[in-house]
Amino acid sequence: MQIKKLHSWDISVKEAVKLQRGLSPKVKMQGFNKKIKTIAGIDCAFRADGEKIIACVVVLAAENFDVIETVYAVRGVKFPYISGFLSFREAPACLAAWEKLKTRPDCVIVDGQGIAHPRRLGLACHLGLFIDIPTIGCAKSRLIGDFTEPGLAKGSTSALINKGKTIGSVVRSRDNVKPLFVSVGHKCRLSDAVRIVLDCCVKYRLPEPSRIAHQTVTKLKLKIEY
DNA sequence: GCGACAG
DNA sequence: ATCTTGTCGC
Repeated sequence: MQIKKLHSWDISVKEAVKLQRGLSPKVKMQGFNKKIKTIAGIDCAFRADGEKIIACVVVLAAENFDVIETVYAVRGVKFPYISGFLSFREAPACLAAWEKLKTRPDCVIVDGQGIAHPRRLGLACHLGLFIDIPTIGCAKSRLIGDFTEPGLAKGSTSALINKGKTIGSVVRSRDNVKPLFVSVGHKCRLSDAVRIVLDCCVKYRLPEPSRIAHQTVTKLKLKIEY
């Protein structure tokens, strides 16, 4: 798939902050028109020495979660892990894999935050702006925001609040499991994001696209010639 | 200064 | 993210 090259990834942390502030206003919030037929998942893994990162994109049929397409890309790690700057570490590899994709999914579930970020530009938002397709941030833990523990039954939710605003939703994806932190990425609205994530959580805590992507990238990490 | 901190 | 077996609980 085609991607928009909004800027270089070879930058400093200080420049990254400026980019996040400049890109944040470009994130759009909107609902879906037609029914979702295909959903993609993206995840990354690192080589044991931490020098290489491998990103994988899987496209699933929303109806039965069958895998329609799988692509991946390997890149050298050129940015350290710093809370709040995850996209500058993982996005380059994710986009490289995305460019190999032939199928254009209706939306993408990203392993990380969307607007539930200090400068409202988490990995899901950043990737969304580049691929220009609806993205959903679905993180396994919290970055920022206050919330009350949601009910223990699947489907229970509670608002994730920051500076008086709802920036996401804390979602119980299965009975008695740690909740997921869902937030809007790009070209999506929170209510739709939560519904889509819950619809994809059929048997496990993580939604199928994310789970399959993680499972696939973990296997690739072992069987690849670096 | 102290504590928090996606993957 | 990554290093890692068995084990407790629904």
